[in-house]
Amino acid sequence: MSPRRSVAEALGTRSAILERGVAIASCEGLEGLTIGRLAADLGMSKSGVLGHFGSKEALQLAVLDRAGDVFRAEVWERARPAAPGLARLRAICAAWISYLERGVFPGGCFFVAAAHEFDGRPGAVRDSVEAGFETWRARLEKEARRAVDAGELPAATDAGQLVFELLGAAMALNHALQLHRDPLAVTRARQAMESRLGGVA
Amino acid sequence: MSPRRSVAEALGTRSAILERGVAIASCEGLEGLTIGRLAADLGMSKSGVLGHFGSKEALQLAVLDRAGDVFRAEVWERARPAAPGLARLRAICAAWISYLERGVFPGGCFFVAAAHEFDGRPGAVRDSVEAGFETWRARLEKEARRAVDAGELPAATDAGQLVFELLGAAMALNHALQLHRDPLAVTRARQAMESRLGGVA
DNA sequence: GACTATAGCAACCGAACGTTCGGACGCTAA
DNA sequence: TTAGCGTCCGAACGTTCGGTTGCTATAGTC
Repeated sequence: MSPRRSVAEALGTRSAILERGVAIASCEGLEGLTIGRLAADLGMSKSGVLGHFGSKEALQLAVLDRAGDVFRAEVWERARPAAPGLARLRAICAAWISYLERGVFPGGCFFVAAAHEFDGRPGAVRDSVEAGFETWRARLEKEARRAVDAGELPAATDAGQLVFELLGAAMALNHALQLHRDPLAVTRARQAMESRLGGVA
Repeated sequence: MSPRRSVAEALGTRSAILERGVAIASCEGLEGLTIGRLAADLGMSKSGVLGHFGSKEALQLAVLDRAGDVFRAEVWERARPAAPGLARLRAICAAWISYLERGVFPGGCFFVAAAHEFDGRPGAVRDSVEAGFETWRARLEKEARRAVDAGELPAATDAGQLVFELLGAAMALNHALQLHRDPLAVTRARQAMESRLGGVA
């Protein structure tokens, strides 16, 4: 009944919390995401927010999950219509760059930030971040191997090495956009990826 | 006189604070670097620590400065004896990889971590991190241009693009070492850099 | 209409945070 | 001897943190 419920009624309270949580955490980090801030932003009490998750760590994991959904939809799902192999690999890179360029997460790539924040702190959050990255890496490598097997990339191509370099380009792009606000880096990243995916002459 | 002064007497208290501060911040982040924690580690009082800097932000800037000294000594100074141009660029890359591989900072590259922590928060710390990165980038680019001018790299080489890709490789290495503890990444990074610096055939 | 489960709020807890303050100590110069 | 200075301590400040407790209001079920 109360008018402040509009967001909750449309999305569900839990979903609204996660949505806002992702936005905050992408700027302030998963540790900088505080329950009080979240509650204030949503016009709720702290216990009202925490009641949906039980603990801050559970909230962080849920936010991480939600961010994973966003990344998957923005990068992976956009590229899925492309044919497996090189075409899809190219589509992934294009969607990846676009995802960073558009600033889908206001604070840059959520997972790179989370990785740097938690790589030195053992725990469930760290494990989840690492697993997410490994899944993404494996997905890319599988697609790269398909391209090699199909003869779309030189037979001597090391798929793991290729993915390593693509990840490097993406991270350098994220860094340049977030720290230096340098839009030129988009071209640089595109060129770096394209020269790796040039395919057979 | 008092026995607990041994560290302070050898290095100076301020220097001891910064040394410990760099170690803590490299793992916990510059915001996670707490005055209380620092004081406890050094067997000092919080006010005794803070008295040397005045505020937490000033402490963070001093720690950042100190970390810059370390990076400069570990990477730049090690490569300086090499001849300007391609030789020095190669020496820089080797020292850079070694710096990451040896874990000079226990939490990985201090500046990459600081960049991700502060890129969304305006302030003196962010400005300092950005300036540090820009100095490093410019230094690399200057060396790359020298190599091109000397004919050690193809004349068509885009120095800015080259540096972008070197930075990407270093960031991917840092990420792989810290999040995945994957020592294989050292070879990957070396290969990525080397294939960029192969020089003229 | 009574019963139960859920969602949310207000108030509160102990701990840790950055910061401030008055003062104690050891040194050096007058 | 005295004055002053830099260094550091201990105590306290107000704030914010994650989390707990007891309550109310609503919705759904019998």
